[in-house]
Amino acid sequence: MAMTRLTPQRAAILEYLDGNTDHPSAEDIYRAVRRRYPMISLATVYNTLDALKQEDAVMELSIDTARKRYDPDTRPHNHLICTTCKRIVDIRVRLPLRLPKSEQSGFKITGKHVEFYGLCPDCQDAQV
Amino acid sequence: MAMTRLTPQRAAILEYLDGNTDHPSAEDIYRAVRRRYPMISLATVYNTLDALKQEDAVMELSIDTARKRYDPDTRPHNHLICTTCKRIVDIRVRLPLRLPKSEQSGFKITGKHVEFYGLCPDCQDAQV
DNA sequence: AATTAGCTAATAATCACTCTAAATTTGGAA
DNA sequence: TTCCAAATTTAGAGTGATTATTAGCTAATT
Repeated sequence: MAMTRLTPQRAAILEYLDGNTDHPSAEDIYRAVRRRYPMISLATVYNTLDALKQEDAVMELSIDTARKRYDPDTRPHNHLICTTCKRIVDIRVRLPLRLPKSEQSGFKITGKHVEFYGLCPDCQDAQV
Repeated sequence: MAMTRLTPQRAAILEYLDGNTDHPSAEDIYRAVRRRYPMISLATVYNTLDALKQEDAVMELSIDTARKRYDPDTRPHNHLICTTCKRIVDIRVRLPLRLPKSEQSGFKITGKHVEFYGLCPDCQDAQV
């Protein structure tokens, strides 16, 4: 499904995603967009996310096993994840990394992603 | 649930996992173990995986958005993933990597994981 | 105006995973 | 040994995220 029409629903979703660094789930997006556009359906959120994925305007993250998370920043970058609250934070520095040919198992490499795990400041405090 | 008893079901699951580098899903494990132990239930597979996770005898991977994958090798190591067939291969070399303090966003870092994406040999062939 | 293709909304369906409760098995105490 | 309580297994119900379906709507096209 190519994104041939920019409907008001899609515009609302795009506006919410633009510059968003929260890595929201589909449900998060649905709840946020519904505030401005109360009649929108969750199915439309999923449809729009599919369309955006196809044109590489959004990236699906497999970080959180409970639900997919979405990132409007599709440039290669890495993430820092709180193992308690599942907050995802962007890492802005480049992490130079090469996989030696001998370790590529015959794969044609197309990308990479580094995940750092830890406790975010809020969850460190709550831990006391 | 600590793994206090080694039941035949658990022994069969452990035997299947031992040395396994396929990164199977719960369903994969269920199907495999059922061949030798036909009356086993899928719930037992999930229960056993929980117990094994607790004692760090197995690691849950969030690589595949469709289903959790399990790795009996709990030593820190990284993975190579086929974006087509979702095959997961171990990377055996160390990839030295440090996140500068300035990029840690106040997190207390506890771990990291590198994922390389690509096309496995089979899927490269199939692509023609 | 009629046609058609794309889109939305509601809702049903699916699928992985978790929970529940009854039955069974186990290991240790008597 | 026999008995008991705790651990475990099982089947099946339940849950929650995601996908599929379908009728109706909208906008551009003929």
